[in-house]
Amino acid sequence: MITIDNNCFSIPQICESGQCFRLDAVSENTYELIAGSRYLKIGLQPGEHGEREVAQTGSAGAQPQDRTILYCTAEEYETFWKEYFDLSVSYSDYIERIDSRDVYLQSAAAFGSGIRILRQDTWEMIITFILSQQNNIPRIKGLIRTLSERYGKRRETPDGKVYYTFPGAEELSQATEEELRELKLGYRSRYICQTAKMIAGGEIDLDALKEMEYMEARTELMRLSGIGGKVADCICLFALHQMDAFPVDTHIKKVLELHYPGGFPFERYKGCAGVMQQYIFYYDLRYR
DNA sequence: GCTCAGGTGGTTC
DNA sequence: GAACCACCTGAG
Repeated sequence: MITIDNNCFSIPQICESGQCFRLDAVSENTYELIAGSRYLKIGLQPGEHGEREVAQTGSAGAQPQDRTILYCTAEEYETFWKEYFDLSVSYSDYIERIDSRDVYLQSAAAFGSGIRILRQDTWEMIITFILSQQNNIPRIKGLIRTLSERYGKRRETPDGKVYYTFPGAEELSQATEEELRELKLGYRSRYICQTAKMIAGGEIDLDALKEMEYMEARTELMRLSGIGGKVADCICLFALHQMDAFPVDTHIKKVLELHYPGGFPFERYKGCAGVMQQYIFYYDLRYR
């Protein structure tokens, strides 16, 4: 069991930020996360002065006094979860880089200060974000659950909880387009089929992607079926941890037109534009 | 019935 | 290279 006392770490905010679709609340202060074939139970310990903080800052989710409990061994934490949650990086340093005259971004960052850019599995993000197109978050979650139950492996946690691992490229490449359509993936079925075959066949090397520069990885990802610029950026940010990736979807597009008619200052936020994108996305989704 | 939800790919000019 | 448009599905 690991207790984390961190100002910029909020599981509820990460859950709602739309970068991870296998993180779910199971009760008010308990969450479950499946990453690849791993399972993690997470507990929240609300801070004593939480209420007052809400009133002062107007921000949602985590408060500075909140504690997060990860139900794993110290070894699992050190070798996997610490990096997964990007916990060795100070996000308050990112927030401090925000232009003090940029009231909108300041507010967005204050509102979503507990968000982190997770380091998720590349293959899992490829399939997840192909499914995300023209789709809403609850439905994306449902489709991933269905896919995992159908093609993943059944596992049990030490306390008897059953879950299913995310199916690998080999396993998914065996699925036919018709089978996937039966699971209600719609026109994305063809994309998943073709992409799974390309990756299982070695046409695209996922390990090589990790070594590439941002734009090179982005271009390489766009060779896959069903992956355009937006989805490639999501994979670059949420799997490859390319912090300059800045996925522009319909929400972000609207915000940029409204608050940054002269263009978003990407130069200023070199190395953390993706974090800013997440603050803006979450703020727009939850607050507006 | 119609529109929309975190887009992509193909066609057309 | 920008501007259409089809594409599965389910909820409001």
